[in-house]
Amino acid sequence: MELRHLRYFVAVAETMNYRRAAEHLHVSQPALSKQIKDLENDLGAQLFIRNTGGVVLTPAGASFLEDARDVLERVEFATTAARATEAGRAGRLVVGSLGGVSAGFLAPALAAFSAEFPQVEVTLHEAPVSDQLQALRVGRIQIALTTGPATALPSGFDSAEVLASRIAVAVACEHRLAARPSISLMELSTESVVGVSDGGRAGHQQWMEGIFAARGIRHRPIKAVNGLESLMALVAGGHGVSILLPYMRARGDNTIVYRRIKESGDDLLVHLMAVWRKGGGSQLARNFVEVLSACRVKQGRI
Amino acid sequence: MELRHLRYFVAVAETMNYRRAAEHLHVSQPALSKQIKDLENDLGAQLFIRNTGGVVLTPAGASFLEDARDVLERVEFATTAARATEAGRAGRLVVGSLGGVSAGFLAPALAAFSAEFPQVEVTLHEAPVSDQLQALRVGRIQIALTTGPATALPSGFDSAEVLASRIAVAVACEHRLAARPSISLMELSTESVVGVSDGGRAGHQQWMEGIFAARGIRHRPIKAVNGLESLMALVAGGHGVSILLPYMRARGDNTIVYRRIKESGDDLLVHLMAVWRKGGGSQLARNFVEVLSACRVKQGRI
DNA sequence: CACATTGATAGACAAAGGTTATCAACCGAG
DNA sequence: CTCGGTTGATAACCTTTGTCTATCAATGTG
Repeated sequence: MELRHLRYFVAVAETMNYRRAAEHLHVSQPALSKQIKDLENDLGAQLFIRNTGGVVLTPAGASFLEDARDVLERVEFATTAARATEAGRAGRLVVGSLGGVSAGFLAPALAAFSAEFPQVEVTLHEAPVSDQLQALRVGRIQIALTTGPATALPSGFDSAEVLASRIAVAVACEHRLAARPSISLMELSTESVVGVSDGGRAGHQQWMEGIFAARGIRHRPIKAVNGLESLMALVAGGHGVSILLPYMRARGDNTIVYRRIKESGDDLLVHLMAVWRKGGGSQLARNFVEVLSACRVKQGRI
Repeated sequence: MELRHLRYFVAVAETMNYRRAAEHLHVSQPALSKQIKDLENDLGAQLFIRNTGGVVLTPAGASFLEDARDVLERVEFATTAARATEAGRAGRLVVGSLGGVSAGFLAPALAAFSAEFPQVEVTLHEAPVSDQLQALRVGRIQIALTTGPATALPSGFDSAEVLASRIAVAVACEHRLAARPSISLMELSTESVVGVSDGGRAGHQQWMEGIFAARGIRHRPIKAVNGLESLMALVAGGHGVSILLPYMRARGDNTIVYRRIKESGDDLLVHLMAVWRKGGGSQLARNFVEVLSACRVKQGRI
């Protein structure tokens, strides 16, 4: 049995007339006759009772008609679903991300992506860079978001820069420093500085320490909080300042402003890279990177 | 796209290897290659990523695999369903019956039929004989159960005798007449006789009147009740006797016994006929008549 | 490096679907 | 009742296409 048999059968059942059905199908009536007969032989059941003046369905034919319609409909559905998946408009995408760094930028980007591709189910998987590359290799994630220059990537991966941004000083809008267009890192030596730490050695807190250390700036001990949310709350309340990508927003928004850092240096420029397995990029993954790059433009810069 | 493409695709997806899949399908590997390629072209989506050492599914392929399996399963299901319907093991059967006459006999017969053909949905449609024949003609019912000799049927119908039984006198088991092996109709002239009447002119009550009248027997007025249930209750309670097919049982059972009628005559012999449209007999209908006939034997006679 | 394995390709062949021409059966109008 | 006009079935021919064998390039393995 082939789908052709089902298509022909449904056409005959719909017109109750071989000749008209053959016309609709753009085949000759004998061809149709033969196919229906073959179908009946294959099933071992008569589907139509032939009278001059047309045909009527047997009970077996009526039963088979329902199912045949259903099958054809499902084939149609399967086709469009496969095409949608091919085009990256449907499917599942697991994105590995670095918790703190990407969070502020990713939230609106994900929203934009979901709006454009509602049939895609995106899952976020936060993990350190090394774990992400391993996850990429075995196919547990399709896209990894990491920081740092592309040159540092092992071979076998392709990448695209999703975001390149100078980091900035985050202060409450009522803060004394908020009145200044730009701020020197030196000036933070007397400020209360807050950083995120998960207890590890490579978190936000440690990264800020490194920035100060590279310039020989002595500073007050950096207060550590356990999450970005807490940090934003502290900064928004004027209880401290921090150094962040200027995309991070507090919940209530508008209470935090970013100010340019007067110093320069590669370590003040953050590259957010989308990474995927070389040659293993699905259209879905490409669409995702596309949307991320578009968001970079829309969100603007400091 | 044909079912062949789906079958081949599923086979490849299951083995992840063209050669082994081709083996399972009993076709050559190039034939399989071509069909898969045709499928991919038809879908406009790549289904496999070919590596030496085997193939892996693309996301589109994974999506399509689920649906393809589903489609093939449904085709399988549709086939068995059509075959079951053809064989009369599944489907819908509407049986027209004469309320009073067939009720007692039909209940156990229906139970037997449902037990043997659980996938068949039987509907009972009670109506007078003339309505039943009309319903048969237009296909509203597939089988009609009527009384009387087959000769009285209009042409265009076939029939089979499902039951031929002498009617009998129904009395309560404690009734004086219950002690007798057979009873003359004459003896009922002094009894309280009960009959079913729906107000029409062709009911059970009128039929009994006719039996008495044909033999010139004067009798006390026949008490009319509006249903078989009521009649059985009255008889079981010893408040009267009646003339019935000896298949009728009261709810509680055992309290009513049937006694042979001493007189003879064609009007004491009831024929229950199954009637169907000539040539329009489905296997389902034949099975139904078959079961009914078998029940006749099992239920025995007076 | 030789060898075995993978899937893809080319050409030949046969099965099978499609076409045209024609048939018997039936219905309805004249 | 006969005569078109309809129904679906059949036969013979043609064309498409699914399949086969033989072979290839690419890749992994001893």
